[in-house]
Amino acid sequence: MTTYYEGYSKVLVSVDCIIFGFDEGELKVLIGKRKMDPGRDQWSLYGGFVADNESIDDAANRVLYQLTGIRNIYMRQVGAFGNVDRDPGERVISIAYYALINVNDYGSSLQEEHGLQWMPINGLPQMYSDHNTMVAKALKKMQGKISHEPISFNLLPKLFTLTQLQRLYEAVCGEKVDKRNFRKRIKDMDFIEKTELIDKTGSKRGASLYRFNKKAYNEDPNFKL
Amino acid sequence: MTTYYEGYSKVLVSVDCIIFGFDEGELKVLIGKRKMDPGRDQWSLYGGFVADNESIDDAANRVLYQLTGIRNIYMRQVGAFGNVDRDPGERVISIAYYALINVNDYGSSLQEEHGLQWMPINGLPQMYSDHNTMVAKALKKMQGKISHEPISFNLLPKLFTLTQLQRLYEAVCGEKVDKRNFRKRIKDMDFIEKTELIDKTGSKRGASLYRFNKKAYNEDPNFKL
DNA sequence: TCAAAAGTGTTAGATTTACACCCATGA
DNA sequence: TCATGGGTGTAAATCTAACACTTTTGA
Repeated sequence: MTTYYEGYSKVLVSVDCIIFGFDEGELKVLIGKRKMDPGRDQWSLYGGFVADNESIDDAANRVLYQLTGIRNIYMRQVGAFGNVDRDPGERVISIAYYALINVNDYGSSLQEEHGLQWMPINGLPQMYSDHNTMVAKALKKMQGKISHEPISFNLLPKLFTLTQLQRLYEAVCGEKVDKRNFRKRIKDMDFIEKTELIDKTGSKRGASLYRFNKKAYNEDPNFKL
Repeated sequence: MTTYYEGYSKVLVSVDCIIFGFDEGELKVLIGKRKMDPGRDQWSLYGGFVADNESIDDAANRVLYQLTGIRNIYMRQVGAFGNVDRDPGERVISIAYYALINVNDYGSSLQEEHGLQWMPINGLPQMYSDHNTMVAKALKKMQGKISHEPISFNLLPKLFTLTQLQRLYEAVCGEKVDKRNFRKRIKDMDFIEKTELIDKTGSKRGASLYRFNKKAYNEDPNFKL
């Protein structure tokens, strides 16, 4: 095997995952205390090094699977972070990904096994390295997307009420929206289907449960990319 | 010196620059024929490996300076590209950046020295590795930005006519816009200042030259980030 | 004198925002 | 019976989009 790029130095590359969840009306991030030196016991995102035989997307998916036991998680790249001294141990260039999961899909056993906690995005502790910056950028990216693409559904159960959907939207964007206007907008989206089912847990009267129809979305001419 | 992360493999990291210019009413990209193996003589973006002592942003700036002789170029990260086999030589993870320059600021001597050419974005040849994908993503990012932030000015001379500005906007977004509506929008932006100067090169009658006032922009409450 | 680009307002339609009350139910 | 969240419509304001003619001047 020929070596083409001799003389150039190689560097450790990692992925760090910002895992968003929606719980108790708040947008939360899954973080834990770092279990290795340097920075042991500091709050940190969950991450891992990119192996020889995997793409960076694969690495992010692997890390997410290790952590959650879930495959096919909605996941997008945030960007690369490459300051020379960003990691106090050794030089590491890290590529951040954000992922959206439904907190109910995520077993507490895995959570405990990894010593992870859901922390409200407003009220994150100071974290290891540049992880706070990563979260901030991830949130911005996600905010930019949520109004254009139906990604909310990844954070909710398959069936959800309009109030839940609204609370989620408010939590992500950080601002209240008008109930009637919000529901009007949703009604125009044919891929959000009302079911016959009623959720009685959130109110005495009960609220209709809705569902996201992916097929209808993909066929909706108003929402082609 | 302690080594913290033993056992993890390191990888070559490069930056690749998508250099946008606006010329003859078209959005163009600066590309050249690759001068090393593998892929010698294939069309390619200009790039370079990230050195030990420089951040990835520094690396991108260095590459841009080598190439153009210009410092403080407007530059934004596009993202990391990390498929295992993306580079036929060896594994290389690459971070793409796009940059906006005014073609007149860019001396033809440097262009010739590096054997580079401005190529219209519609009509790029097949390029080395995943460089076409990089360009496509860069364009998308830039399109998303141009309506929200005044980045056009980086592609134009200090003084420009409204027609030039409109042509640029059209070239970036890939669609025609109405002249009167466009000028109305511009008039509402107080940081785009009309000067007393007239450009006579573009028309017999002459067109007023405008200028971007960065200070006014930063102080404009409607455009604070 | 004419070709070529500069410059300029109005109107209809669409979209967005603001806003308040009745309903159904379990406790 | 009352407290709680679910559900609904309208009108004003704003924004967007469509549209055509006059001006200036160098060739």
